[in-house]
Amino acid sequence: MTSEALPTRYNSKEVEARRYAEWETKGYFRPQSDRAKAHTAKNRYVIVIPPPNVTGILHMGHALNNTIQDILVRWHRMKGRDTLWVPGTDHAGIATQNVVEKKLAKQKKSRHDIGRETFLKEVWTWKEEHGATITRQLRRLGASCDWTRERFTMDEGLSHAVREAFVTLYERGLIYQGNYIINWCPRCQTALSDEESAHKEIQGGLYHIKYPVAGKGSKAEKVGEDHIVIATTRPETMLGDTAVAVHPEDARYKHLIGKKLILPLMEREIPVIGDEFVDPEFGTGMVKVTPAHDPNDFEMGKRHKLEEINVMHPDGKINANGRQYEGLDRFQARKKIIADLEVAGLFIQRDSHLHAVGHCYRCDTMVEPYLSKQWFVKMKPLAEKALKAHRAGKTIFYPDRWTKVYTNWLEGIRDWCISRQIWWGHQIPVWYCEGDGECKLACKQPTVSRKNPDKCPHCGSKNLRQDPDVLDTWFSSWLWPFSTLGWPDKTEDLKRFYPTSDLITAPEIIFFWVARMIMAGLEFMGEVPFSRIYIHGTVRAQSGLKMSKSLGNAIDPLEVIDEIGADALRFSMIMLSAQDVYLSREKFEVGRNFTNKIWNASRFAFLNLEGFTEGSAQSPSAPKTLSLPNRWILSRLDTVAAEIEKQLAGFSLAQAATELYHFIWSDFCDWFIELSKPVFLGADQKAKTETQRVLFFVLERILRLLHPFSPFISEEIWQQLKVAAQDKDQWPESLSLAAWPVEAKPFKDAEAERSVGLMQQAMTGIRDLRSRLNIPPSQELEAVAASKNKAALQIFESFKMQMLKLGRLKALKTDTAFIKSPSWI
RNA sequence: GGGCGAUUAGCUCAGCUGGUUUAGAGCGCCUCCCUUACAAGGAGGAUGUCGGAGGUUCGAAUCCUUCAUCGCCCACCA
Repeated sequence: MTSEALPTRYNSKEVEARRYAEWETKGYFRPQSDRAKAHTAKNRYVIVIPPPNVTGILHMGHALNNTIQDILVRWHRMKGRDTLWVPGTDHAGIATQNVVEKKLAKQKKSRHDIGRETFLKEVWTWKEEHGATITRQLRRLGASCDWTRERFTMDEGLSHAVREAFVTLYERGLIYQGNYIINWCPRCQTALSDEESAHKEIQGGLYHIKYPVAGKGSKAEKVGEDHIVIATTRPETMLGDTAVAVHPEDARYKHLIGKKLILPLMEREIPVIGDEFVDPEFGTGMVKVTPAHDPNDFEMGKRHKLEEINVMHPDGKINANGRQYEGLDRFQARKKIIADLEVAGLFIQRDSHLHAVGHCYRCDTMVEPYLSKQWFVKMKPLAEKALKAHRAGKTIFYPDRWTKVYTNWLEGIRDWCISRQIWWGHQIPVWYCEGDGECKLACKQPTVSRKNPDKCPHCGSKNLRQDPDVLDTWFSSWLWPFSTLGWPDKTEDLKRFYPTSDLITAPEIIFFWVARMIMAGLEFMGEVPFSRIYIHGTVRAQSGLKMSKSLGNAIDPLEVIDEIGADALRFSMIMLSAQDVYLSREKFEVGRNFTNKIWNASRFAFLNLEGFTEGSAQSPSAPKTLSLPNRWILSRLDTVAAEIEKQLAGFSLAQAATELYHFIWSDFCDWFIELSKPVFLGADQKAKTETQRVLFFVLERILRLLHPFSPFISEEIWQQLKVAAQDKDQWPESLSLAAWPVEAKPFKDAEAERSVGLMQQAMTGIRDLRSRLNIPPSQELEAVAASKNKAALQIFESFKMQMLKLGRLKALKTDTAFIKSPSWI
């Protein structure tokens, strides 16, 4: 082999595209049991990818998440396990619909202009054209997914699974429809689950408003009250007030219970009610009750049988129930109402008030609590199974502190609103009979079916209307660990790969996704979908804010890959990933420099391996007979390999990467390669051959250890090394298929480690003195010896004595050049 | 209002279940160096009462208590 072919800088671009295509086309990422049918692997390792949105483009969060998964997957694959990483994408209901709607808006069209069917066609077209962006980018990262098993949450099989899940839950009495207050996004015009409504602290106002007391001769009047005062943060909802509540024990107000008030502006009579919910300490101790626009008021309304008056259109504008305010946007209405109250002398004051208000997690619009008919999943029974599984030790979080976050949520779980008033998604498999045959009563019961019914099962009418709503996106992703494997069909894959092994994800989707997957797994498969959940850090910009395109603080991983390569990006990320990752461009220098270091260490190896034909992936026989540096590096290699193995097993990837980094940079490059130079320059052919053999072997092992972290460069160098191997016939086709190098009996050479440690100390001491005495390095040892510097000589003498003790120095020499010569080695 | 995390060199961070760490790395800084790989490199150096205060222990950056500052998550007090 020759070194001339290798430039001094690693060209990631050229290497990466070529290597990935080869891995994929040769099927290395398919499970071992697929590649060699006869061979049934005993152990499995299965991960399902957290499916990125089809609309997504790779961001640093993806880069971190998928690098971690890829490291684990590649590591287990090298360990010989039947390894599968299932990739795919999520149809991302609202997000995708928004993208296509925006596109339509450019043509001055809305989805309503073109109708549901045409709109859906548009979305599918968009998906065909752009949906592969993110998966292409995952390939550039090096993600070793089995692309032959790629799934999409709207593809046929998964739609089948969604139907099955919905109908099964319905049959089990766990799905119901009802009129409830839900989180409504007036911009997206759809219901949102509690998790999709993100609370934000808002500096709002607390408005104090007088409500006149009705009727003459009332008790209230006798004590001199002609009005009461309520406090509210949302005055516009007063249009729908149907009561005012006080605490039943509140001495100030309890005499008012049962009296009537006049709702200002609307001029309606409303009662004063007593309800324990009211906190006498807050505001004035009197609360306006608006059952149609506040979840608490809704509950109170139920308790007191109050009327529910909806005063808003779905877009947040006041409807006819708001009479003179009809047509005004909710915030305009607020202003107008306050102004009108002021004129009427009923407005007292506005206090500044900090409170948390829900915002749509897609478009950040302020969420409106809104009364509407929606579908829900009863979560308590599902959560109980998950909690039971947790108590049985079946779900383990890494790091452990997430366990409590998870169980707390399960313990306080609320029903899940699963219907969405959008078009893109799984349409709810419920049909209503619109026939007017003889079974009108029975037909009120909707038909819930796995297959599209062609007629009403009760009256036979063909006039059926499917529920127009679609399901929450997460209703398909919570089935992901088994729907991707073929469920509800009893497929071979499902049998082979469920339950999966680990789940790797970010903290922000523990509720959205992780908890729900566990519940679904238990409910539909009777088994947790994975046993270990690794929650990694969040990627943030240097400022501490979340990295996002809209904030303009995002670093595009693709740009980084173009510049320095996927390996460098991956390695940098992983080294930083011990906790939340705060990124800036400079942080990628570690990986870039490291990649280049490996490249050049290999150049050195190839240069000195020229003409050497005895290279082998087999460890040298009788290692104890080798020279000290050779013994030392072999010993270090096994120690480090075992350490990395241990760290990977416990998800300490940053630790593992750091370990490897230091082994390669300090031990291998700074010391081993440096110590080998005098050997290669010397005349001792035997010593030269021995060191060549060790250099070859150690480099080969390093590449294997490196492969999960930096797959491209390791494969590239390894393939070149393979050409020179005497036993190349026994080498696998690709490093992807090579065995993970942890020896059953690690080579541990305490003597070599000790003496090289001493030598390192001594040399460092000598160099330090040389530096202080301003002696040129070419004469450092001679000069130190000649300088008669007491300290220098002391270090030097102690080093020689140690060497003598170890029997490694043949004789004491008066000159100091021996360190540079191979004689001591 | 609850919960969690962070606080270590000028900057960004490691330091996993208390003792080979006399506290480490990368970047930055200073000195010297193109030596059979690598200047995106090598050799050496300076800089830290490990947020404050208590406590447990033979021994604490590491465990406990408390305070301070920052950050995150959860939460229907209008």
